[in-house]
Amino acid sequence: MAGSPDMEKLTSLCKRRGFVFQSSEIYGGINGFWDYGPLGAELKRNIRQSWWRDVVQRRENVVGLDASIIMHPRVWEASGHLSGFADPMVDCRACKKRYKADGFCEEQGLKLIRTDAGFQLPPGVKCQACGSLELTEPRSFNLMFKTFVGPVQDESAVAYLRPETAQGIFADYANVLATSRQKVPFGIAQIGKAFRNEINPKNYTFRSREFEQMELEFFVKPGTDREWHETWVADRMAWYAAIGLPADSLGQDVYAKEDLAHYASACVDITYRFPFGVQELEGIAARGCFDLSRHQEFSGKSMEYFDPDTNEKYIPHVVEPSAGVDRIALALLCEAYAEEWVGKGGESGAAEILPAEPGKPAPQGYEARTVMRFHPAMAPVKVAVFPLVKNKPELVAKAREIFTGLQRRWPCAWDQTGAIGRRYRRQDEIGTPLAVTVDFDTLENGTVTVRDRDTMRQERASADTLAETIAARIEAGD
RNA sequence: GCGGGUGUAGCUUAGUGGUAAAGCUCCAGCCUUCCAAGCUGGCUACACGGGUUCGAUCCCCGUCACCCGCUCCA
Repeated sequence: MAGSPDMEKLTSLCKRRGFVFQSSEIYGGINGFWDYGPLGAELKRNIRQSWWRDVVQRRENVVGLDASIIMHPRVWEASGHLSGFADPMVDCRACKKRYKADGFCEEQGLKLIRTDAGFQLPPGVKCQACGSLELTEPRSFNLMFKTFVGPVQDESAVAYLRPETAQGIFADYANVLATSRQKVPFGIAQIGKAFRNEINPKNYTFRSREFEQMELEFFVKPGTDREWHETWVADRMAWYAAIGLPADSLGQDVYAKEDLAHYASACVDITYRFPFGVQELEGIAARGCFDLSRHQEFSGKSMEYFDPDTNEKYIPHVVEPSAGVDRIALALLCEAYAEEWVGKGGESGAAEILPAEPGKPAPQGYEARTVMRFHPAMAPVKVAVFPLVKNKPELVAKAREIFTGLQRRWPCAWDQTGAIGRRYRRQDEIGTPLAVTVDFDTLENGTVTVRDRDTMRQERASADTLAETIAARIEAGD
């Protein structure tokens, strides 16, 4: 397996080929926001589609939901985000350290003073690192984006952009239960945008202020939390393998008991070894009945479930696999990126391929190529179609015919520009797994060449059954 | 939010107090019977806003963005 790519090379390729652009770039950009270009949009679509198939479509006991981004503000009181997101912080002016104000005071045997206007430090607190008394006033960092519903911008109209999709699921839990003929255990899944006013967005698209989540709330009978949690960790790990993230680049970060939220019984982060460090792709938490209980308390509506098998009533417990689409997209981009040295002058498809050594030029007789080795299911473009040369109308016509046929089934690329080798390399750089070339033999015997991105080998296939040939190559295991 | 660095074409870089160069990419044409070939032509840039100056891409100030470190990350 290739080592971690240089992030600068990766971000440059993403820009150059249309995977990722900086948001509002023509105005100088805006910190923490990113756009996905034509190829990035396809990549994300593939991620979502694969997740939805794996988590919803193939399971009888999981159903989908598409809740609104802006919800009643009481939702965020119930969920704890309104208070929990507003931790007051203090900075030391002398040594620039930052602390959470309450814990900081407590550790010095003092108590943070709550006022009408906010918070005040008790006299005598000092910086734990340098001992300075030069501290800023406590400042709240509420990570929720605030907005106003309707034309009047006063306190009664305040609403928030959701900081997670999960609460939409909890808020609609009773509706879904009443309409979907589901019984515990069952799940509700949702994909959508979420917004967090991160203090410090960084690592390219990894920590953004607007991002997309794929969340499942899986409701289970109390007492079965643990086994379901284990099941979901295993299922989710299998999915990451299926979309092309190898086991040796993935990890699990199992939370120690004392690091768990008070209501949670287990939490595992699925991590990926990014070039900038091992970071979380997905968190899978067993959250007990915390969320539904809170919504029952705050809304006054019952969240109890009547179990017809045992004639019991209970508030279901929940296991929550929560994944970030953008983080997965970034992991796929990092994993796919490869630089290679390709032997020159080999007869078609016989070229020797070596992994490039970082920072070194290709040796004599070799030339460099950059290739995105996406899993075929994740590749933004599945097939490219070329006429061998463009100045022979009958080749172009035949290739066009094949292209428009394949387009009905897959995202395809057409390219008749320049030499054939250049066109292959172009497709390599965006990770297109297969390239079909129409040549003079096609006109004679109805066969085309099918060239493989990874091996650069080509074989001849019948144009009549081309779709089946391609399907067998790129949809295996789908 | 703090400290440091950076900002010239789609990308990578050069350069200058008198508005700018190259390679690659991209586009068009010619040519081309399978791996970034060749020829011709073309598009495109000094992050933004002020200031100093006869004149600023270059000097100064501010802003924005990106990178590194700190901090934060329910």
